[in-house]
Amino acid sequence: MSLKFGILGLLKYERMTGYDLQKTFNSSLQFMWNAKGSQIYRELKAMEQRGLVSSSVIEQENKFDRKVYSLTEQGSEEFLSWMQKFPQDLNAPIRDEFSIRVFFGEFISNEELRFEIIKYKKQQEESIEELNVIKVLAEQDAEKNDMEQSFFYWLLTIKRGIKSIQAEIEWAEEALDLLQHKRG
Amino acid sequence: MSLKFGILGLLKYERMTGYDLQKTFNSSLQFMWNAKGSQIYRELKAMEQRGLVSSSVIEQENKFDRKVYSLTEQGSEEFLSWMQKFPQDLNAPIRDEFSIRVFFGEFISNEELRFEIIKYKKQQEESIEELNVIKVLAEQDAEKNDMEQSFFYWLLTIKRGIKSIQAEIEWAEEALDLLQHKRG
DNA sequence: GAATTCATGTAACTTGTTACATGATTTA
DNA sequence: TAAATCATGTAACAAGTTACATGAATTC
Repeated sequence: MSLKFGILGLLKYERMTGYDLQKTFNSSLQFMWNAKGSQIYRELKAMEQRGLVSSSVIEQENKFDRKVYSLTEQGSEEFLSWMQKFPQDLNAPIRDEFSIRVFFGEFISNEELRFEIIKYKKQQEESIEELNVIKVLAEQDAEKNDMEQSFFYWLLTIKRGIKSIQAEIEWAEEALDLLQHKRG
Repeated sequence: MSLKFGILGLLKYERMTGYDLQKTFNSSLQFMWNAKGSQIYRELKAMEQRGLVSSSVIEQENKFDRKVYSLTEQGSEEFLSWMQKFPQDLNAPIRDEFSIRVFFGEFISNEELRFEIIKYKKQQEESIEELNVIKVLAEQDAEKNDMEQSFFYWLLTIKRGIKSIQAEIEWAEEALDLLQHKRG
């Protein structure tokens, strides 16, 4: 897919600036999708030309202008029809650098590999903590707003994230154990 | 990273044609890295220009020629130095379409979402079976050749693949349960 | 006063996909 | 003899990254 549908979906909740989208992708959605500003603004521009979104400049007191994007009817339709058509092959295209490096593990020393896996494991543990922060954020949002619906689905994806990271941690432990007792 | 290092690493084991690389990426390595022929041949061309690989045409009886690539000294060095430098951030750049779709789950019906998650779960189950086939393949290779070393690391990555897919299946079950008892 | 965040972009480049083209060899 | 696999590419496009540029507002 492309960033496009992520943007379309977020704008379905509320109008936002490019910067807001950027913040959303790189904080609360960071564990499933991220994007650089340069890509977001470029995409937004293309989407506006195609009539999927429209922008209006909002003047603010003591602050400078914000270019706020909202969904057009057409954009909303395109998003909804995309949601109706889940792709046949749902497997994320895997392009997993860490796996490739482990696969070529014989070209570095046992100690070096173990060091890298330990580092990896620590990072995964940090990721789980970050995800828990996001989880709290989601729960707070749910209390404040009338967003119980989105909250539920957001939580589903957070749970998925946590489960998959836990699997990584378990694997790392097993791998470290195997490497430690390996000889040759 | 780029395809480049995957190619470099495979050529470190043995000389291969573009087609061989394609087969390897899309069978035994398919769960961690894949690539289309068009990309592989393009990459190979660029790598040859940069002196990382060299090609020679091998004539065969009753078959047409094969353009076989092998690592140059320079290519080998570049690969080894890449192996020495694991990136700081080892998290794969997540761009997870399935999660995004679940996240926007409120825009389709409960039944539709459940249907998609069931489909997803089945696919993951098939993936595990495929991975088990690859596992058997790896074990056979290890017996035939003197490749115990690569076999060990290959198996490490296969185990990682299986663990992570199992986590997906568990999540799917939990999600289905939550969706079934959800109301609103 | 310095650093960070807010805010919006452009340009060049890299990586990956899709569609197309060609043609021999092997297998069902 | 039809389909699949072997084998090698080109061209155009889509998606993502890096580097750069600008400057106001806010926080330390």
